[in-house]
Amino acid sequence: MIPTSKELPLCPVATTVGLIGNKWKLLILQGLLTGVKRFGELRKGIPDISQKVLTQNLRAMEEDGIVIRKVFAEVPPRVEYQLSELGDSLRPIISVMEVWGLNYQKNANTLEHTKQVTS
Amino acid sequence: MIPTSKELPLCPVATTVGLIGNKWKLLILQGLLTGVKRFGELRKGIPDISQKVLTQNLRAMEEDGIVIRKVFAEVPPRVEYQLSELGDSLRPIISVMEVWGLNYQKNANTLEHTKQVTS
DNA sequence: TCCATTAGTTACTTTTAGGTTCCTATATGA
DNA sequence: TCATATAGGAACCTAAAAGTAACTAATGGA
Repeated sequence: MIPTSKELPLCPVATTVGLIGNKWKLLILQGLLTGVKRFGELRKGIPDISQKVLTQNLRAMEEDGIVIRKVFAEVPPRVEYQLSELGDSLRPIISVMEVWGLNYQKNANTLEHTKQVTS
Repeated sequence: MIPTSKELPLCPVATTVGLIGNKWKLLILQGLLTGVKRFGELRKGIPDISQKVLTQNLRAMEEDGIVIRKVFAEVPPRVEYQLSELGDSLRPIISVMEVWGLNYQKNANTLEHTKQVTS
């Protein structure tokens, strides 16, 4: 789901999901919550994301007005990404996901259907 | 992303995203927040979801301990779905998405890159 | 007798997402 | 002189997700 949403579903949850209801976008969003990041920094912070997928999703998020892209006329190239005001307004979503995830991890040992992994 | 997560990433957000960072799961979760639902009801409540995809995601969520599935030995078949305690603990996530979505919709007319749609 | 009903399953096809490799520009430092 | 660094783009291919159609079981009602 890379789609830059062009239509708004009636349901508010579906609207939100349409914009960021996708693994990579949520992780990119998280990466940008701490402030301006260069492309490479962002990439390093998101395990296993390929350059192509990162670029694609960043472009879609830019189109959706969530992310601001700044290109500097330097060599080697320098491109900085940051959240727009709209993007930053998504912070509570990541925040609540983080809280939930922490709690889940804490109890995960009592759940038989998961296993801890150290990567 | 149907995968029933078998491993826990170190990052709490990634953990959460791994479980429900997917369009359909988020919408199914929303559908179940109001209580027990039969398969058909759930299907009706989620526009454009196909039977197959609904089944697949419900099964994955069941495996992840988010959803409880109850089969009644009746004809025609009757199957009820409900959130487990774990599933219900995800409520704040949908809740915050709903709030965000409502606000986004309210301001959407001032955003040039979206358009309202009535389906 | 035959149709409708429900919650699927299966097989098959199409669509979408993602992976991989190769290519580029040019200032800097070795 | 030559490798390095950065942020991609293009082409190609595979994998995963989703769509579609057909089929099922057993009962109740027309």
